[in-house]
Amino acid sequence: MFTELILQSVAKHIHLTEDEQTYFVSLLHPKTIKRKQFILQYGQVCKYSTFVTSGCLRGFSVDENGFEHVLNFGPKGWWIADMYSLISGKPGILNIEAIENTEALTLSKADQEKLYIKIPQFERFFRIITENSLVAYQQRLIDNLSLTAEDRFHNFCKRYPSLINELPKKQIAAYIGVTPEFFSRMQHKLVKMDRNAPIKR
Amino acid sequence: MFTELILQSVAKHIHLTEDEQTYFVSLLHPKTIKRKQFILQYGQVCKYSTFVTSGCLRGFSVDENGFEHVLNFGPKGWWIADMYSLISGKPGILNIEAIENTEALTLSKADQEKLYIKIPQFERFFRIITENSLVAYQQRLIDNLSLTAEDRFHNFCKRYPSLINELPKKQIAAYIGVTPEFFSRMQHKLVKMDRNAPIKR
DNA sequence: ATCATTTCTTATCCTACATCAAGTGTGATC
DNA sequence: GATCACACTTGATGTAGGATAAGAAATGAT
Repeated sequence: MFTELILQSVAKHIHLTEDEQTYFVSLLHPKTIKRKQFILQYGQVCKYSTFVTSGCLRGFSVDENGFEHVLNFGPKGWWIADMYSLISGKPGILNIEAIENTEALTLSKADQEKLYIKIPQFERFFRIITENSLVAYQQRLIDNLSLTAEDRFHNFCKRYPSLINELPKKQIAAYIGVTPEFFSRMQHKLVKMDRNAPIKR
Repeated sequence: MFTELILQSVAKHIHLTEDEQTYFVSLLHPKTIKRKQFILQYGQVCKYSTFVTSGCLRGFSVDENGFEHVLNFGPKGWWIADMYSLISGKPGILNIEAIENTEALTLSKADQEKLYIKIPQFERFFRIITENSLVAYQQRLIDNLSLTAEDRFHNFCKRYPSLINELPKKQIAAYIGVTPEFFSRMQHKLVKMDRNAPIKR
């Protein structure tokens, strides 16, 4: 069943009755997103959170010079949204796009508020999710402030081992924070040093 | 009264009865922190959140080369903690130090859990606080990926106008993500360009 | 007041990364 | 199966910001 994964993920943090589960599921809307399709674009108001059940999304911003910077990937089992826009109700700056064909469940902001009222435990659930996410961003910020591109790449490999061979390299570069050109050179160097290089292809 | 500020801040997001307020306040412990004193150091487990009622704290990490990187400042009215350590219960990597003599209220993790049970609305309160914090880190990450040091400094000036003339410049540099030397050069340049330079002294 | 410590500045040289430019695959589309 | 669009590579050159060093100014301790 397509809600199995999300119920499992919820069950890790809070315990729901059958009825509560049914109510929760009733608020979710399945969504099919084709590769390269956007579910959110710069300037739009983000009206829902998205839980990925298969495939992968990416959230990124585009700077003044047209360069993309990847904020997060949303592989299977992850939530993704433009949090700034979602909580403020103002137009956001993020784009969210499918990297591959993706199946997801969406939960609108309005329904999320209803959920908080009807099943207050969800306040806890989303608090915990948000806390974990916060810690990840803090760590990434520290990494960006203190590590070289090479070390950041190693961290990326550790943190998202499943993504390394799925993702176009330029997306990894945009996550690490280097140009595709430099990323290419860096890999060349790593391959020379170590024949068990992380990326094949 | 020294709990006035924190109750105001709570009241912005949830509504408490008199009794609830009393219970909440009973869990808070006043703490006086002298300038340069640490309330948390690398390798320790963070056991409480700290709400600053006056003065200012800073959270920073120290990298392999001994350089400090400021993750956040905790001026009056802000919460600060090593979230990673606090939620995982594992030794953390952050240091938290008073930049000036500071008065604060602490809430232990154990008491925070009690609070969640006794007044579930606090799940909501901390969810919202955490969400806002998450958005700030996201934005800062984007800034670090897409802006020059100069632009990041401008953002810092906008976001923390009150801190600019309070803080040692090297701390601002460690927040922006540049060396004190480069920060100094940058300012020199800005002063030349604009006689209304943000920092005096 | 004086000495010590730390912060801030300035100058010179250096490097990790960007930019620009010109390629080579490789898969989609007609 | 030719063309187009992209992802990726490689090389030459440029630059934002780092490293090192050394002095000036501010702060703090005695």
